[in-house]
Amino acid sequence: MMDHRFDTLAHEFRAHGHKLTQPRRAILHALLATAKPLSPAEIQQRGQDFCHDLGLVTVYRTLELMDALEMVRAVHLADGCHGYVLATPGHTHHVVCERCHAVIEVIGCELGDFLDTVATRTGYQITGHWLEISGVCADCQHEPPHEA
Amino acid sequence: MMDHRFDTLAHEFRAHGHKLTQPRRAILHALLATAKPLSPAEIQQRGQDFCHDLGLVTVYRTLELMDALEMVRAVHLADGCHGYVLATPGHTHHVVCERCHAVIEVIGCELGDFLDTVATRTGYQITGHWLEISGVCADCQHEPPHEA
DNA sequence: TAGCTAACTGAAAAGGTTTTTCATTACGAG
DNA sequence: CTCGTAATGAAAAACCTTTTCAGTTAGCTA
Ligand SMILES: [Mn+2]
Ligand SMILES: [Mn+2]
Ligand SMILES: [Zn+2]
Ligand SMILES: [Zn+2]
Repeated sequence: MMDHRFDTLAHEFRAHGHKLTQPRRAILHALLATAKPLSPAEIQQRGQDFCHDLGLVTVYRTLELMDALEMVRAVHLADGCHGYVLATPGHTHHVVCERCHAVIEVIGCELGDFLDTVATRTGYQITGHWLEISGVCADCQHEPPHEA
Repeated sequence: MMDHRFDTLAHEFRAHGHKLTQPRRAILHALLATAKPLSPAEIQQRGQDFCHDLGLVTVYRTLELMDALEMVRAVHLADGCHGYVLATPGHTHHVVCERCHAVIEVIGCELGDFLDTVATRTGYQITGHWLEISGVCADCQHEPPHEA
């Protein structure tokens, strides 16, 4: 299976002087196989299909590293905020489906004018922001209402 | 001390059929005395100045109630996301100072156009968003760099 | 004001999650 | 292939949050 996205991400580890281990491959596979935020525990469970004895501690350590390398981004969820989705390096946002949790990354960010207003009104020098958007994905819009 | 903001908030409990207890008063005092997000543990500590044996469990329960009454809002912080600030009912955002954590609530929200763009690009029907802004407050802008 | 009762409380325990420690393993340079 | 180091899993510790339960308190009624 020569998955191009997998290879690209896998190389990020090496490119920054880190080892490309089986547990790390398993975590990549788990993250690539889904389009919704996964908790560390979920990543461990799914990752064990690829690395039988993948440990939860390793998942935490790998996510911390991937976060530093901007391969992954923490997503704040309504309950707790400790899900993770794959991310493009740099400033992006995510839209999460409130029914099935499917997530899509949004690359542009036109908040400039609004943030200028905020700066003027508050006297704060704005240095960053965290925006998460919730909605209903195309699939779920065509589903009958609340199932399960 | 007839603090008007305190009285207004205190009445919210009664207005919704809840009791106005000493622990709840203490939590209000703690939240009113500061302008930065406080964790449940911090609220307990500060609240104990007003109610000596304020329990942490009560803080959790009261925050849950206040959140339902829109008296308070959970703020997602870079590390963990379980601080709380007082909030105006309805849709608002907060700007948090990255140095001293001072927070100001921002009432307007001009994300409409951007969210329309997102809807078009993703096919999602947008139902809500969570925006947190970080910056440097006016006071900290006049401070010499990293102290502490 | 005194009495009553449901709402509320704190302590303890249970349940989760995240971090630390440490002996062992495996990546990958040489 | 060999070796040194980064990385790993298990166990334990440290935290954080929720549940349970017996006792207390707020606020209504008389
Ligand atoms: Mn943005
Ligand atoms: Mn969060
Ligand atoms: Zn969906
Ligand atoms: Zn500040």
